[in-house]
Amino acid sequence: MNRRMSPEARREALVQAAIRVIARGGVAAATTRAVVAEAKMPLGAFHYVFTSRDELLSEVVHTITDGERMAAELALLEGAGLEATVAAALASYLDLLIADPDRELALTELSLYGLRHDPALARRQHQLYFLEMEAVLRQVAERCGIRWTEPLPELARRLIVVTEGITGTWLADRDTDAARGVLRAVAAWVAASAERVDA
Amino acid sequence: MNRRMSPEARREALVQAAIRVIARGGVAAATTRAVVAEAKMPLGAFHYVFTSRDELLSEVVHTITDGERMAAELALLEGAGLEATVAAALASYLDLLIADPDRELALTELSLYGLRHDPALARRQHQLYFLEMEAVLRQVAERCGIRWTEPLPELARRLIVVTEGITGTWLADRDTDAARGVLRAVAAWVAASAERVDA
DNA sequence: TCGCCTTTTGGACAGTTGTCCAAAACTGGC
DNA sequence: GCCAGTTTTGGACAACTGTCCAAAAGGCGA
Repeated sequence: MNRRMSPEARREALVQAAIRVIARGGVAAATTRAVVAEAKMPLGAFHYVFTSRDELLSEVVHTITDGERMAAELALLEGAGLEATVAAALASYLDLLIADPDRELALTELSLYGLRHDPALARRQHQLYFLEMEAVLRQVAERCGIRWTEPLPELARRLIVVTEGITGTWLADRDTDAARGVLRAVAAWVAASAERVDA
Repeated sequence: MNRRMSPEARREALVQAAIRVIARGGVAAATTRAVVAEAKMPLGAFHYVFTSRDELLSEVVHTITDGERMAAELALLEGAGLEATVAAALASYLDLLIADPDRELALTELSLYGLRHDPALARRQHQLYFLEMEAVLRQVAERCGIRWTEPLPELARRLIVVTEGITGTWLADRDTDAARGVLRAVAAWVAASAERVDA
């Protein structure tokens, strides 16, 4: 449409439009026509910018699994105890999930799409979550003055597993109270794998 | 095809064919033509037996979430301790997952499909998992001579959450050792919510 | 064997999809 | 204002989809 829009800006606009379309109606709904309509671009703009629909979807997958998701979604409280800090971080993730379920549903669908389309890439992107979670755990330890008594990768994996599980379960039954209950129990569980470190 | 096949048998055959097709290529691949080809039936047989593709997919969703999945996948060992019993049950589920990942991937996809197509039904079907898990936990308690010290629904939910999480994580990274590690830790966690009951 | 009724079939149809590309719109230099 | 070169567009195309239905095949009593 707008002639002054740079090619990169157009790619980005289409990717964002695709994410909105997918959130609304699933990956299947993200047809070339639906996406350009959402982005208010002419049909021709699609293959002017992307060589194929698959390329767009790959870029979408890449965009939403980009580096800082986990860290952004797990907000850390200032100056609370260990268990409260972990619980608050998980709660902040749950709040995000509740605030925009369609987005997280789209994310899950896209993750499955990636798993089918390019398993190697999906695996690589998935590794990022573990690294991010480890970083968060390191931050938590520092802030709360504790040391983890179990290998960080194992703790991180447990939290990733639980996060994925809570997401899937809540998306299915929308039982927020129950989700918060699980979340509190998990926080206590994780907090048990730490010991105070003397300053 | 075979004239002697009863209508119900034909429905069932198409449903099973659809599950295989979906496991192989996702829900999108389950076109009417692909399904009848997999079932070695003529195209016309499809709408002779189902009124629409959606009806088939609904039946598929209903079939795979049918009543005894959880119980069947969580095998209980005879005569082991509590933690070992829980660990073994989770391990038996993991073994099934590893043995047929495509099937479980298809199941996840179908669950998402159901969530979009008919959220109310999906929620109802999801409830079954909790009930089944509670039943399994009751069985475990009886066999191991213990009493759960936390509400059964909460324990069941934690296990469902973890099961879903382990499934999603393993499907993404195929790290079996790590999955077993999580599983052991979860078994210990759950086992901590029990007390011996004197006979 | 014939005729009649039910079951079964695959060709046809309208709609949608991803993709291409000839033409239109636009740009900047003269 | 005009032209050569570039960017942008939306109509066209072939492939595929779900669905329908007229015709073919099959069964069965006579």
